[in-house]
Amino acid sequence: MDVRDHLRTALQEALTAAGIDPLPEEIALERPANRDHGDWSSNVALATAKNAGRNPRELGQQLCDALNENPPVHVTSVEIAGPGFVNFRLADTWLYDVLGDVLDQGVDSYATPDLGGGKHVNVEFVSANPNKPLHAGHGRGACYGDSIARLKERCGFEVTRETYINDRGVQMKNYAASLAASKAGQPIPEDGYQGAYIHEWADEMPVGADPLEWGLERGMDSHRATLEALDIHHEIWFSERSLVANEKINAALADLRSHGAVFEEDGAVWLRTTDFGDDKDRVLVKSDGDLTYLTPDIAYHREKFERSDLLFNVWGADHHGYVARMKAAMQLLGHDPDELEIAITQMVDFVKDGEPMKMSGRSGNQIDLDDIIAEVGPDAARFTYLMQSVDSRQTFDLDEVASRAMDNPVFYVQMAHARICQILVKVAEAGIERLPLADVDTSLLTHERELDLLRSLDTLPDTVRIACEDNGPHRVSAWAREQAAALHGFYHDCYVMGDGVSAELTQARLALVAASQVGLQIALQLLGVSAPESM
RNA sequence: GCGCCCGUAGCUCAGCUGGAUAGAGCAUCUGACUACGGAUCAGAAGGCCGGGAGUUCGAAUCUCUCCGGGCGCGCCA
Repeated sequence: MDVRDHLRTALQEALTAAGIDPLPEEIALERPANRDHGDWSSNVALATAKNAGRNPRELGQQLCDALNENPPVHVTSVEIAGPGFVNFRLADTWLYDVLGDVLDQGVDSYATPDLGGGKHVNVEFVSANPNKPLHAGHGRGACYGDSIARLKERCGFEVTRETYINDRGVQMKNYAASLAASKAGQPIPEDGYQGAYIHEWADEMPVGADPLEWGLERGMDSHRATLEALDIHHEIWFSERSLVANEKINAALADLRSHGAVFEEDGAVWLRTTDFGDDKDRVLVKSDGDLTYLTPDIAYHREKFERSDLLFNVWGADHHGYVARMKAAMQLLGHDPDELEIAITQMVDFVKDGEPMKMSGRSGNQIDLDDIIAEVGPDAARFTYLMQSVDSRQTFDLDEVASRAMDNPVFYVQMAHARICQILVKVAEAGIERLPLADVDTSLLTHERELDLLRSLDTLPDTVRIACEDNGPHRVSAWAREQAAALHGFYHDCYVMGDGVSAELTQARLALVAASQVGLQIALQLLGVSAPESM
């Protein structure tokens, strides 16, 4: 049982004894930033005093007295502090419980808060045009979307990873015409695509192939290979054309009409998205009879809802203006707005040799994601993309990220894992076998380095929960860095075996190291970064 | 003009539902190696949290306003 449950129960009893009624719905407990304030702290006296017409400091004192009278398990003392905080000091035994939890539950079960309850969520990300290679900015959305999917899987959701292919419309025609022109040795059309890749791909194209069909496959293959390098796999590559072929667009239009959300004006067909907060209504069918981009996309989202409880989209910053209309469209179809979540990833600036990176020659006007991966490697690329919140613009410095030194966070974290593996190897070579935890005297773990590792491990379940609720995988990378720092410190000061280390202490430290390995593996798995055994 | 995101240490960034003396990494300076990989560890220094006002016992966090930056604002995709 989580130590917090014990503390909460005890606080509830103390509140009741102090005459507080009704009891607060939630009793907040936190680990104070300042260790002088104890191991755990609650602001419950501050939060309830006002409604109860009490002085917070007095109420807090009353709670402390009651709790000291009959202290919860692990608790050595309870103190009132500041304006009315109730601070708990705990014996280190509470951390030994954490060690037991980590090792009992292991990589598959530790830090798996059930937030999804088995609900099915469709995570759509990347969704790039297949007419050119993925660019470096796509990398952020790709790594972010995949990590969101991993977080949701860990937190009890059924997840489908999906990407949408814009395989119809003007851009595809221009792309096909560009391939055909290059193949024929003619200049690329004015509104065609200029990058070197067009010529490379045209060279590969068999004579007589349909440039549109062949080019579509070629573009998708390119995307697939790039994503594969990052260990990202979409279960579904959804074709926009298939919506037309399967009458899905007409069905969506009919559905919208039946909800009274469609009207005609100036020869065009409009959707009344202003009913749900959009700043203007949107055209579905242009006066020339063509569909806008929005219409198949609505049909697509409607289709996704037929096979999912929840939708999660990852879009680039340049599409944020599109959010309101899509959410409005889904509400016009009768969906709850919370069922469609749209995350916007801000832009990334790439720096190399201290200079803003130039557009690559290969694709003309973009930096290719392939080049970034080739430059820094997939692990460093993923970790870096996920190191900060997608809400703010990112500066991706290739020199820092490519460095194989400890000033590079990804190597710092991976090195921590590799060190653990090396310790386990050395210990095994020495003929020492790790005993079951029941046979280990965990109370030998008293060094601050050891306790820090356990304190950090204790925060992993909350970190995973918050990362999932908040759609912030960067919280996991921050945790991984913290755990790695604790591990390196431990490694420096605490030897698992050798002179002056008793057999019993070796066993206790082995358990600790194994638990740390579990934590790091969980974090790295969520980030999609490998956990190497050596470096 | 309107909308979304951002503004925190020299640099890159954290900071869950408002909590106590605002954190980390890099860079800088100073220390620590006869043992599991020193590819490490420890210490120092570095801040009107963009400005102002408000709400609150308490604001980096919430509200308003101003300033600065990015991205959008089409019967393009």
